[in-house]
Amino acid sequence: MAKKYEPSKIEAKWQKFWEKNKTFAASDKQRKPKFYCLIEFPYPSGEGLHVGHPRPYTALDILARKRRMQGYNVLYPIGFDAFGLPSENYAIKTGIHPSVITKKNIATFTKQLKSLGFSFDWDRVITTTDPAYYKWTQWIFLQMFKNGLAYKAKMTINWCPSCKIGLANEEVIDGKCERCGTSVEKKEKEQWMLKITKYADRLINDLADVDYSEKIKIQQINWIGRSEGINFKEKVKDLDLEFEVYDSIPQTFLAQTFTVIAPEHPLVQKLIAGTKYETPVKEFVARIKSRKAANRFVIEKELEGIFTGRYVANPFGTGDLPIWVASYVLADYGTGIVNCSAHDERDFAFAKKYDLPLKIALLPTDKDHAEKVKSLAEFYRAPDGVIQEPLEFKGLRWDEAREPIIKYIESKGYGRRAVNYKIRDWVFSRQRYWGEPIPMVYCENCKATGASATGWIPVPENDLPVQLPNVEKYEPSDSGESPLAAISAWVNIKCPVCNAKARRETDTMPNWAGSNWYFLRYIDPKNRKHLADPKKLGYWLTVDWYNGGMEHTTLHLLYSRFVYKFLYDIKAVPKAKGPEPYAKRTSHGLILGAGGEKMSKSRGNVVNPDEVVKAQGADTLRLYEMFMGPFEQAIPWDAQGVMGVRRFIEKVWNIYQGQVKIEKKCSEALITLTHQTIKKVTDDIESQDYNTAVSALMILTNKISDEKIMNKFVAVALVKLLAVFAPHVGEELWQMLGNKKSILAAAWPEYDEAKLLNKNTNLVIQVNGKVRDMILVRADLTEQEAEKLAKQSEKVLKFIENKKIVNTIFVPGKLINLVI
RNA sequence: GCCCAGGUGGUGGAAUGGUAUACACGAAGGACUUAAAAUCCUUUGGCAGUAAUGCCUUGCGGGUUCGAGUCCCGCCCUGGGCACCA
Repeated sequence: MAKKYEPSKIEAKWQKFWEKNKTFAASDKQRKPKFYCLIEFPYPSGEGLHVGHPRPYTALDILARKRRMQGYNVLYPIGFDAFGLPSENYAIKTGIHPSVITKKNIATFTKQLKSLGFSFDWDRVITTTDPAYYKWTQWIFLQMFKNGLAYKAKMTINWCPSCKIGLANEEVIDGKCERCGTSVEKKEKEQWMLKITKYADRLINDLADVDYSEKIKIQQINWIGRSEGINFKEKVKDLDLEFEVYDSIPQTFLAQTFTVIAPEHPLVQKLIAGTKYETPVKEFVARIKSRKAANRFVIEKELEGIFTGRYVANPFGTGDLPIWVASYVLADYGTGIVNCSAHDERDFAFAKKYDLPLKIALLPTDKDHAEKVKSLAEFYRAPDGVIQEPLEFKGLRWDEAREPIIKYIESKGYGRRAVNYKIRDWVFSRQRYWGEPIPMVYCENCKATGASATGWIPVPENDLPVQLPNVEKYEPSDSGESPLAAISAWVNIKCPVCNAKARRETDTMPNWAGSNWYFLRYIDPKNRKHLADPKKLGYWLTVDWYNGGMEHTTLHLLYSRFVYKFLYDIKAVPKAKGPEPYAKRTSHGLILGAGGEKMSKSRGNVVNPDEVVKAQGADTLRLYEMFMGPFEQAIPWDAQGVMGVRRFIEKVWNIYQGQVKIEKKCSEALITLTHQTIKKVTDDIESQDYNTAVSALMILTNKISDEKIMNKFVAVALVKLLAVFAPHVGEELWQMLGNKKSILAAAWPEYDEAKLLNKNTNLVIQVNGKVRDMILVRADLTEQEAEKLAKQSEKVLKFIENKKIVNTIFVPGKLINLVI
């Protein structure tokens, strides 16, 4: 009897079934091959799930379900990255403890995620704010400290005056706070730092061994910014001072005519001490610093400098170089001091502005152009320019001259090879309440006795976790101290080493801390002795497929690779698994509002997934999000498009309600199309072409519907293929076909290579590459037969009459082209 | 400025160098209905033509090829990332 398609009924039914039967539980003891697929766990915000969330979750859910049907033991876990500012800000407003809010939000998220039928293993849920979890986040920090990778340093940080929080470089977008959009200021603060720079080379080199999309690799490589060059040794004339200057393009070194130093550089004071330059230079430095602090500094417009009165003593036998303080020099890249030449655009402009000497060591081949460059009328640097000096290398191209000149510089003793990186050590302190406490204690006595050089003592591992105490007020202070600093009973403790009075670190960790390693905890979420059991790690690692947002490429993804490499080095994860956590990384595109703009509350264009589920069902939402467009691309939401997908599901549903008969025999064309569809869907899921996979299912469905008769093979194949995209309706139809177990226990459909081709095909007849006719022929037609048929076509005849055929191109089963 | 994607109907988009516009949305017409919704059928890149049919069409300009949305060269535009890194 024909039943109506009622998504709310069947979806509730199957969600209950899966929960009761633990259909998605991953087993740690299995002979099956394992497959670990991972999505970025959500931050449980008060707004609840957004339609953007299900896009990647559905994509990997499809993969997870397919792998189960292919016989894998699949781990597809979910958790919550629950530390973070929104909960804390809400607490400030309402006085409700962040843990209370977090609990409530997680309940909402859980309900919503379950309503979408994702095949997550709900027995392995983790939450980063759980002390049993952050115990291990703190443990990792302690290991970093013990291995010299965590250190406290006073440094200029990016300070958001609104959030009252220090930000990592990665969290500053266009000089503004990533979260609230307030202009970021510079502030001097003592901060815990992690030495990610020590891993810079490995983070680049090991990319060769992982399957990440090229754009992710390139973005990480550019972010790390490895640069090779020369450190030149320099002496200051008339002063007992030496320093080095870094140059990544040393082949024009003989064009260097002056030296610039960053205003913040400590050496500046020594250069000017006691000279008539002291006062004006100090004033200059103060001015530039204050403008930089306010973040009102536009480099192109403000090339400013002042002479220090000092010179570099004749570095290359061609004379002394005046030393200037210049606004455009970075203090924290290279050595903070740079030799300048006419072949750097900024140096050129700076020299013009202050009338400094310039010299040419590279010329273009074009004569007129060369004259222009010689006369210093124009800046010049190009790989095909010709070296003029040193004379030994005159005539070499600029790019070819690099290595020989570097060797020359080394042999002369002017300098030595050096490497620099754009990436900086990672600022790991936040002056906030709702984060993992940094498990460190400061002890004056230990510093005085020399028991600790810095006075910083790690909390003993047995005392972990250092739990967040309850607070009355969550507001951070303007002084930049965390709200924790106000709780003296928590702050003031006895030193774990000497028992003297000591105080706890009151900074907390950034919200990246908990997400660095969460994928390890899923493997063994309740372990109390280790961050995860080594045997289980050995079974489940490496993560086979990790999908996430492009916006995390230089944040979470890079951080977690770094942390994993560290854990690998200290043998906290199995050596046999290698130094990379994720074998494959892909990324999804954003879902935009209907107009193509970002979805946001203020624009009022946010689509609530609950409403879509209520009106059309979870299967429709899932299928629509896969069908809407290429997975990696940002796509606007289209409510009409959702309806189209719903119509498709109903069409399939009706087919199985007796609208199409299942008989022993059906048309050969339908069998062929079914094989083609199995192949297409099988392949497209692997290449993440979900939109074309869905369209292939629609084509097959349309065909079945037209034919009115299908056989068991076709009926089973369509349900199985559909079931990974739309699991509820998939299970329901599977049951209607007489099956008792979940469709995930059934095998993924196989196609027969021999049955992919149609017996008959449309042969395209071209004349000079233009389509003139099309005839239905046997697919195995020979060239001779095809040519004969082509020449008989009336439509073709018109074009070849009285012409000589000089060539024939034949593509079997597809096309014949007559060239006249 | 540098690096990475991309530019195809009214819209989202599809196309191993081989029928451009699959699939879906929207629109128009029709059937059913007292009516509407839902559903079903037909049409739907442009121009000319009653039609058969012909010509044109994948941002622009060249090139390679029997044949180019696809490959090469030079531009233009859009999106994303980086940006005082010497």
